[in-house]
Amino acid sequence: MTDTLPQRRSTDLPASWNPAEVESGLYQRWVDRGYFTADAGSDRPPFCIVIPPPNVTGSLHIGHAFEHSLIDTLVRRARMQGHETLWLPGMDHASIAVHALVEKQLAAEGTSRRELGREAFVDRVWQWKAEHGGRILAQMRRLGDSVDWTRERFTMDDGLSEAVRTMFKRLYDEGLIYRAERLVNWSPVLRSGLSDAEVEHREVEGELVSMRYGDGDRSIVVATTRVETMLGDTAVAVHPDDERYRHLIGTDVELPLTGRRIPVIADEHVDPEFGTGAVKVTPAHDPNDFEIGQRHSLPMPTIMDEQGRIAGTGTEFDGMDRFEARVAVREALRAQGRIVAEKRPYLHSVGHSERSKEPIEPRLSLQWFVKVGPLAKAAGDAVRDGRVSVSPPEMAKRYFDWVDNLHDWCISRQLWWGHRIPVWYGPNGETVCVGPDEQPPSGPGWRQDEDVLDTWFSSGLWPFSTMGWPEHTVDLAKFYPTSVLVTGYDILFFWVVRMMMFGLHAMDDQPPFRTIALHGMVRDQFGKKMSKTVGNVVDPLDWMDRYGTDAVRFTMLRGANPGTDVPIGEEAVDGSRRFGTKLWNAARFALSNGATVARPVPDWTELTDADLWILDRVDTLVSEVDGYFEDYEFAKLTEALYHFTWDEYCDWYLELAKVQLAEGGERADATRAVVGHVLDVVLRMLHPLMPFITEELWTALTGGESVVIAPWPSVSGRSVHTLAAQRISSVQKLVTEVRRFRSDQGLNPGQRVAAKLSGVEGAGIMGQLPAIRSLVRLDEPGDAFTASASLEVALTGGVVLVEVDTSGAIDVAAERRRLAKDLAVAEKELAQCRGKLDNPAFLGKAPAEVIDKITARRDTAAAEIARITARLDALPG
RNA sequence: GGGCGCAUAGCUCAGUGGGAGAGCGCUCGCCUUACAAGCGAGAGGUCGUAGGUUCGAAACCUACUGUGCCCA
Repeated sequence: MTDTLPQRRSTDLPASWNPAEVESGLYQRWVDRGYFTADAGSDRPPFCIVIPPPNVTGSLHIGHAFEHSLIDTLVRRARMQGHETLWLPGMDHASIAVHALVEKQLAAEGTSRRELGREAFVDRVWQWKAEHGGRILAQMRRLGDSVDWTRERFTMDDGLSEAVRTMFKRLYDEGLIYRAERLVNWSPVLRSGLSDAEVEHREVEGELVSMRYGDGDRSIVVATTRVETMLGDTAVAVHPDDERYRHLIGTDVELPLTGRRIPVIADEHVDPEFGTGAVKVTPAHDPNDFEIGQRHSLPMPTIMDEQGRIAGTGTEFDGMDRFEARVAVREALRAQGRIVAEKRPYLHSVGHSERSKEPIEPRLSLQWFVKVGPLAKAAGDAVRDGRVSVSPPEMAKRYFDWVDNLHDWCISRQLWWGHRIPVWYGPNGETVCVGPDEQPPSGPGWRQDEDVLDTWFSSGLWPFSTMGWPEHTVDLAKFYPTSVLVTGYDILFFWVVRMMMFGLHAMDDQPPFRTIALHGMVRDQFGKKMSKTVGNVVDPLDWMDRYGTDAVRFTMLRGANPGTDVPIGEEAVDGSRRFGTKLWNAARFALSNGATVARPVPDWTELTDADLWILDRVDTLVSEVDGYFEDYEFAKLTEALYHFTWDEYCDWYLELAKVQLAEGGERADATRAVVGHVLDVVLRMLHPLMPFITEELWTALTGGESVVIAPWPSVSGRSVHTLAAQRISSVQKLVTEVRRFRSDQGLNPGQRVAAKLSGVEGAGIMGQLPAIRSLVRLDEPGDAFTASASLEVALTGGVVLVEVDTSGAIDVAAERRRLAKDLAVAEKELAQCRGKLDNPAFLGKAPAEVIDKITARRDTAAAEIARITARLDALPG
């Protein structure tokens, strides 16, 4: 254990907070002291979050900064609450992304993965990872993530790979993994199948071409957006009840360009209202057509190769790219006079590969699938029966919509980087699935399946594979199920559902987490989606350099309403930095005035109204913040801390405390204890949000080892001192009114003015008179005092009259304006209250306490009107 | 095409039956002994439109308009 940084003492607290100078040192100290390392053998109650594993190719973007700010805040608070806390870090291997990256490098070197061969390619990837992978891990340190680095995991590590093979074998043996020839989403760029989740639908401007098959009265018109697929047509389908085509059903028509004849068939699923009511059927290249083909046992010729080029049709189009062929086929048909209509542009939705962006080409191919039925049912039920809760609760609907309509999951990818499918094929057609402890069959003719598994397969095991599953480890016993999963709603389908299915299945029906807390996406300051093309993407590291990590984290949290998107702009980060500065200065003030936690807060009887008030407010704050934490209301808890610190502690309590400190003696000592206590609580509560500045200030204030391991504040249990609160409220009103008056009269804030105050005793705030005089710079009246102006302030206990000697003329017009404005407000209030109280229906039906409240408001308003009117009448001129 | 949201101050958003709020921006005045990265005082809103429920609607219901997202 090495401490490179000396503990700061209050005397050498710098005049301003310079995040860059201290952040990395503080972080390293935390790591070195083992604060983030979880002990599975401890008796403390567990709290565990597994990181949504960032992609090994990735670096920290604003979305990570956001998500990690939320998670780290939860984790740090749990640690302070005394939980045995584990935030488990790691990365996934991102099969497709890595392929794209490394293959691009290879292309630049004039080679390719196929030229290199499988083994050399995989070696090359590991080499790339060693040199460039995982940049994000260092960036997470800068963000202050309190992850347990001793437990860092990677989905391609041995342990996690064993978990993958174990799960595969288990599902295979149970019949929940199968191999079949199906129409899958095919990416011609990646030359691989994809799952439904990796396809995004986009509106594109294409063309709708109608063409005539057959001739004369035995012809039929069909329409398509993909003309080239006609080369693979094996039927034309019409609705069985469609009178227009009844005579053609059972006959066949000539398929142009191919010399083939194809049948006209009847199928219930054809919509007679759409287009001509007749559809071409290309079973090997369209999902709907595939189903028709299955129902009618149609041939399913594949007419494209894996790169999307026409192949095997025996026509002149073989070898053409699908888009090239689309034009060529259309023109060939036109030359034959078969084009009867064209709509261009024709707006329609086309599936695109989410990763490589090109249009998906549905392709018939032999793939591995997970049969999701029973798994998805269990995943849905775990939420339905409340074993897993969703935050915000409205999002559960989205979860059900997806999980209850899940199709079988295509898990094989025609790629090399990833977990290779543990299935061997024998020379005589044998298929053997090999478990992690078994020897694969050897001998001539045996070969392993070429494909790797979808990255999400291994990510689906993440909450338990990272803890050593399939072994029965102490980590699993202690930390599974994990406490909460914090992730974006956009990843609900990809990842969350998969973890739920696998977790329940592998872990004896124990879900992988108790709560799913979903957050939104970070947007720019105008609420627009960040995108490279728009150019509104921001780099969180840049902001961290310029404003400090705490400011970035605080900004993220401040915007984080559950499940909703978060607009973030630079002004907001600057605002957070200013909050940090405010906190810093408040602490400097406190420390330079001897604030301390060494001395306990004195008994009630020795405290002032101001002390009692702020202590009550702290209690309220603690319970509010705790409540917000329970509901993942980060924005609300952040806002509560911000307002307490700035508007109550700094603006009011510290100003009142100045007078108490000036008094000296016991009063000053008691004040030092209260100032110190409140600051201590605030720093501890802010620590999960702003770990660095709070560490610096808290250690200076308390001399303690680290706020990281300080206890989370709890409510005092004292009963609320309502009288003190009411009196401080009166003080605030009086001070504010005098300030208004001074501002109206053009008196500078610093200018001291002699004043005589009457009625203070009646208002019950005699004890705060010195503070009041200090806050509004009112001196005691001297011998030569002559009141040149006065104002009245109506408080709970009575009206206070403030007479001031401005040693000159007063601005009567300004005074009149102010009174007129106050009068208007009171009159409006009176009218509103009377309107209700004059309504018999209101009196008859509204609850008594509401009626009482309105009545009191009416009386107050009426009294104010009388008072203000009298003052206006008394004004000169 | 199906589903789910959202519409409140100039901007970005809280508020979900009983006195319209915050941050930033804006105006005025201040280097007032922690803080000008600050302090004090202000201006600014028929709460998208139209109906309905209710003693009472920014909030609940219906329709419409605009807008965003998810799914096909």
